[in-house]
Amino acid sequence: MSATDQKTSKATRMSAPERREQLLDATREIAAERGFHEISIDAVAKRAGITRPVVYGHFGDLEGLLEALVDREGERAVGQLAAILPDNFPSGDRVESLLTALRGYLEAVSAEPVTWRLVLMPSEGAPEVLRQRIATGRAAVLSQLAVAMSPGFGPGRESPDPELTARTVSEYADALARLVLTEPKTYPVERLVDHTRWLLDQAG
Amino acid sequence: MSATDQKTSKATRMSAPERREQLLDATREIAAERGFHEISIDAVAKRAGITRPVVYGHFGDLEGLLEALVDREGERAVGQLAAILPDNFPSGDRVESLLTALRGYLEAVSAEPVTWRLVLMPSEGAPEVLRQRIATGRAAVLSQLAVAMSPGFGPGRESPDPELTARTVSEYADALARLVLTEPKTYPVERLVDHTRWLLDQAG
DNA sequence: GCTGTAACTTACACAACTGTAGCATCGGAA
DNA sequence: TTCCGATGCTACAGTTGTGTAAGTTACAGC
Repeated sequence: MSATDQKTSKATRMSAPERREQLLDATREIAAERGFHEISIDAVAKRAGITRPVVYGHFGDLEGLLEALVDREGERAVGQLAAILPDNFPSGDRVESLLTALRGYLEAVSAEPVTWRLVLMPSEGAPEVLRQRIATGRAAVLSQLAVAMSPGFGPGRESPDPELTARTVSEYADALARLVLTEPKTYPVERLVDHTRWLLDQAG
Repeated sequence: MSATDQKTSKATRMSAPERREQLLDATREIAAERGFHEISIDAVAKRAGITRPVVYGHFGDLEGLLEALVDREGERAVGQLAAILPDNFPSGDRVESLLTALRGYLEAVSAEPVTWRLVLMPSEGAPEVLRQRIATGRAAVLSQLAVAMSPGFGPGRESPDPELTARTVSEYADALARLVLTEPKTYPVERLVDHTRWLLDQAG
């Protein structure tokens, strides 16, 4: 057992839903601390302080476990995004609307780093299920962004390639989000927002 | 043996340097096709059509193998970059200099996708050695970029946060490079360069 | 043609993880 | 109080990968 394994001292008996949540928490923690490729039925069971058959009972196999995790975390992430993004664009000052959306995004990431790490830094160890879900979510955001971006920098200054513009903007936001995840001290949200404001001012 | 394993029909005897190169090639192919986390002494040996002790003889263990791979590929990548980036900035038109550097980068990535995939999409399965090397290389590029970017968009329009600007530019270039890797048909180099030119024109 | 060395193989011991079968026990409801 | 179903455990068999020791084979140089 490695030093990072934590284990409740006594195997407390739980109801099925409780145990399920606890196991998903344990799985998420392992993914956050050591990466997806370190998730195993064995590691999850040890971390939760129970034995493997319990995990098999709840999720069938590793794929089932990962799928359940992706479901739960995906729902959380999408929920946060939905509360932030919709219809922030049309109202009032264009630049400030964009910045507000960006700030909302970065603050969501900052508030739930573990959840968002799964989305923003899934990498190769991740299950196929996660990749697909992320791809779907990203496509939705992109199509929305493409519409929002279509006015470009004003009349006569529309982007000649709106699709790529949307993609670029999305990548930019994700890059900032990754900075929030990896170096929050160096790059607090306000610093990133301020810099983006300057960037937009240069073009506006 | 999985369907993707290829194996030379007869175990041809090779000189040590030849075998070494062949094993590194096999390792690189596995990383490219299935990801770093799928690399194992066993898989490499099978792919090369020989037995495991041969691999152990050359590289000691998995870490040694990965280190050797990172050495070889890293050297290739750095070599390509060095031939492209240095002192492209000061000469002539600012925007065109930047675009030339970007085009060089994207074409290098396009020409050696497997090598660059290791650098641009290393993700979590990757060995610590790779991460460190990438971090070092990136820091070098960043410091160079920070200097090059310091004039910003001209007198009186310097970036208030040059470090973050450099970082942003670097992330932008890497994002485009990833597009070249993942969707080369949709995003040919010229399309990306053209869009960047438009972006810079908006600000310039 | 011999021979010695480098290249390669077979074979074994070991470790981590998967998945399942059967048994033990807790705790709420009759 | 008793019972029974849900909860959890022990134990076992199988798989895949690691790492090494000892033996075999090809072939370059004499």
